[in-house]
This record gives sequence, C-alpha cells and structure tokens, in this order.
Amino acid sequence: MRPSLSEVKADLFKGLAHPVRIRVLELLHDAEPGELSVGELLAQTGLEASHLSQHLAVLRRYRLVESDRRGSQVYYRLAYANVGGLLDVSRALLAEVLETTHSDATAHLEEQQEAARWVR
Amino acid sequence: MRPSLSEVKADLFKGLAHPVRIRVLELLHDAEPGELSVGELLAQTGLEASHLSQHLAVLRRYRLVESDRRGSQVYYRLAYANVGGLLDVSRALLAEVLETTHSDATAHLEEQQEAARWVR
DNA sequence: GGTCGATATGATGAATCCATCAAATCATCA
DNA sequence: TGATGATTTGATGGATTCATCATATCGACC
Repeated sequence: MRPSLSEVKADLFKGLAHPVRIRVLELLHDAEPGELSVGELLAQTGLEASHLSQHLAVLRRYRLVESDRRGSQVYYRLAYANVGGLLDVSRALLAEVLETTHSDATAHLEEQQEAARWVR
Repeated sequence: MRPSLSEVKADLFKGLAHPVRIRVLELLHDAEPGELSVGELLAQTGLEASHLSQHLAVLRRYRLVESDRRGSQVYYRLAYANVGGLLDVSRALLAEVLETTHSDATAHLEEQQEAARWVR
C-alpha cells in the first residue's frame, strides 16, 4: 500500500517536529559550504554523540537530509532546497505568532534569539 | 520554564505531522470564505465526528487554527497567514521529493492528486 | 590485524500520540 | 424543561517517539 500525498507530507513534518532536529536543519541551512560534518554538528549543538545520531537517523528516514561519508567523517546536507523554504516560512510564522503573544513572553524569546545569534 | 524558539517551532510542526490534520488545514486554506464549519469539515473529510474533533483540538492546542462558535455551529480558520505559507512550501517540497522518486510511484501519487482534485 | 577516532545502532523505560468508543456539553426549539 | 442536533471531552489500549546508556560498525593508520 503506497502512502497518500498527505502521508508523505506528514512524514516530512514529523521529521521537523522536534527542537533538536529543527536546530540541526537550521545549522545545515545556514552553513557556508551547505553541509556540516557530524563532528561540527556535535560541537554546535552540544549534544551527546548517540543522541545526535539518533536524530540524524530520523532526518535520513524522512528524507530531509542526505549523508556522505568521506573517510572517517560523515557530512550532512539538506536533501531539498524546499526544506530550507520550510525553515524560512516557519521563521516567518513564528514571528507572526509572537506578534500576538504577551509582550513579556516576546521579550524573553527575543533574548534567547539574541543569545543564539551570539553563540553562532 | 518558557519554551525556546525551537520548541515553539517544533510544536507548530507537530500540529502538521498527521495526514488528517494536513488535510483539514488545506481545506481551510482553500476555502472560499476562509473558514469552514465542523459539519463541512466532516462532510469533506468523511471522518467520524469525535475523530475529527480530537484532531481539531490538537490544531487549537498548537495554535494553527482558531475557532468561533455561532449558535450550534463552530467555524474554524487558519490562525495565521503563514500557516498557509507552510502548506504552500510543503506542496513545493513534495513536488521536489517526487521528482527524485521512482516514476511508477510518481505516477501513482499523481493519480491520487488528480482524484483529490476531482472530489473537490 | 589491532587500535583508535568517528559515527551508527541496539535496548530499554517513560512519555506522547493515535484510533476508537462512550459520555458530556452547548445551543436551539417546542 | 426535555429533546435534538452539533460538537467536544474522556477513557482506554496499542503504537510510536524520546532520552539514555551500551554496544557495534566504519575507516584510517601503524
């Protein structure tokens, strides 16, 4: 039984439905060479190796990323340009959501956003 | 403890991570008056009432829709314009995904797409 | 072949999601 | 007030996801 279009879309969104995986995809989206090694992702996320690896496996399963082993290192990149498009729109959607939220919550989230920028 | 930006985004994607909920959001996105009653959604999805209602509750929880009771009927609409944006990009992403899939699977999914258009 | 660094997979328990059926709630009307 | 249509919520069991720790696999090098 082949999946319906909605089921394929739902799978794509499932891949995006976890904060760590969003973070990883954003790092890949923003990376200058368009890809990052697992080691670099580990450094930038501060995660434990097997934790990140399990999430990367989910991203591979749902075809949001592609991987490429070169020697002992594995590089990941977004599988499709429109994955980046989803990230961009989600950013715009979040801004829209935040515009309608309490100003104290907004201030707090803006602080976190500044901190994230600084870390990068 | 307030949620991080990634957590808020993850919640939005969780709301999208089920085929029925995608279908509902697309129906709302495409509806001429920009909203539909639960009754209309029931008719168009063919779901059982409490099944749909549980999914609508998830969409409300993650703030992807807004509801509005008028008499005995409840109307739903997308909570933000960018929810529609996410749907549009996911459509483009799916097309991108399908371009790289086997042609027999592609043909099958295109048939389903045609059938869906016809039903509407 | 063995060691080591890099990465992936397996096992497990807790939490969450999903589908289904039952019951409750809300609004309207006689 | 009770009945009815519309909709929501609750309860429950099974499936899936998540986090964590342990183990396995891969590639490079001696």
